[in-house]
Amino acid sequence: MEFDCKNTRKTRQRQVILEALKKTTAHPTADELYEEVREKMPRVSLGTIYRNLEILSTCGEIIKLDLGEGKKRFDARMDPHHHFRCTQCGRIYDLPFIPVEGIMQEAARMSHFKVTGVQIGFEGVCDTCLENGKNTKEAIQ
Amino acid sequence: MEFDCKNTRKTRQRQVILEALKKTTAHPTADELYEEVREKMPRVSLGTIYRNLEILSTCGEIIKLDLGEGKKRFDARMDPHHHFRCTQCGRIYDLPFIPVEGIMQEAARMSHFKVTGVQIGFEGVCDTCLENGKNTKEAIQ
DNA sequence: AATTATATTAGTAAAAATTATCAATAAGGA
DNA sequence: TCCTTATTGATAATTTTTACTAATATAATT
Repeated sequence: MEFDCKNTRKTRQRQVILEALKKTTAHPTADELYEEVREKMPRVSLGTIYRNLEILSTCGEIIKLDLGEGKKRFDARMDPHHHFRCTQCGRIYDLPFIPVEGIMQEAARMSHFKVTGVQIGFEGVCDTCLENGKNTKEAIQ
Repeated sequence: MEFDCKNTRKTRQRQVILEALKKTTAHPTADELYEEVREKMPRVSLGTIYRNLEILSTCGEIIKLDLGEGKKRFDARMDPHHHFRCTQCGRIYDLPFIPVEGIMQEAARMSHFKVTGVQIGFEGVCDTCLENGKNTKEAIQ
């Protein structure tokens, strides 16, 4: 039984969640979105956030990110682009798209597997932290 | 206070865990390694597995992988290479190294960030699943 | 070999992230 | 308005990982 995106309903909760995600470039976690959405809908449930994020990503309206932090992040920006995580402050930045067909073809050629996708996550130190010096460790959540 | 790899002790548990990981190419999770190690050391604790995997990866003896499954995997193969996850059977395969300096430099040039690393994870369908046809869904754990 | 310092362990509890359950509600078509 | 059922809020359960602690084992020193 596959999930059918055509039978989904346009609930107020789902709209508010999607709006909140479209309004930010911070790549929030489910919990961060929960706090954001609660300001408009104080009685919303955390389960509703998780359920809708799952539905929205399954139906191709948002992207579920895993940058190796042990939790998922979400992004409503749908044009091809990459992500950069600053190891100093933890912020996630968008990076312009770099063509990756080359390495996908190379991987397919070497493995004889059918390569359908590649996840690329950059990490390093962002310009803000570079300016502030090495000892900067802002608590971003 | 940084963790000091020079002050670590060569415990039997750590040796058995490292040996077990070196013996496989299956990229096991902490829990899978726990089951494996328990056959030699029935009284070993799951916490000991996690603690040692953390120490070993911090000290550069193994690699901690996050392929977006919601849990970490571990790899004792230390030469540069990539990973491929089959969306059909869930197995993780090693792929030969593909040079990534190019895209790292490109990312740095576009962002003006200091790019120190890039995580690349391929996904698709492995040769075994391609042969067995689309409906194959082996339960690998 | 005995002594000492402390890194490490087993066992357990706790934390964090996510998923499941279910009666009540609400979306959307008839 | 009625009806079907997707969805919700509330809560419990699950999964993965980390923290705590007294007891133990490692490795250096005497």
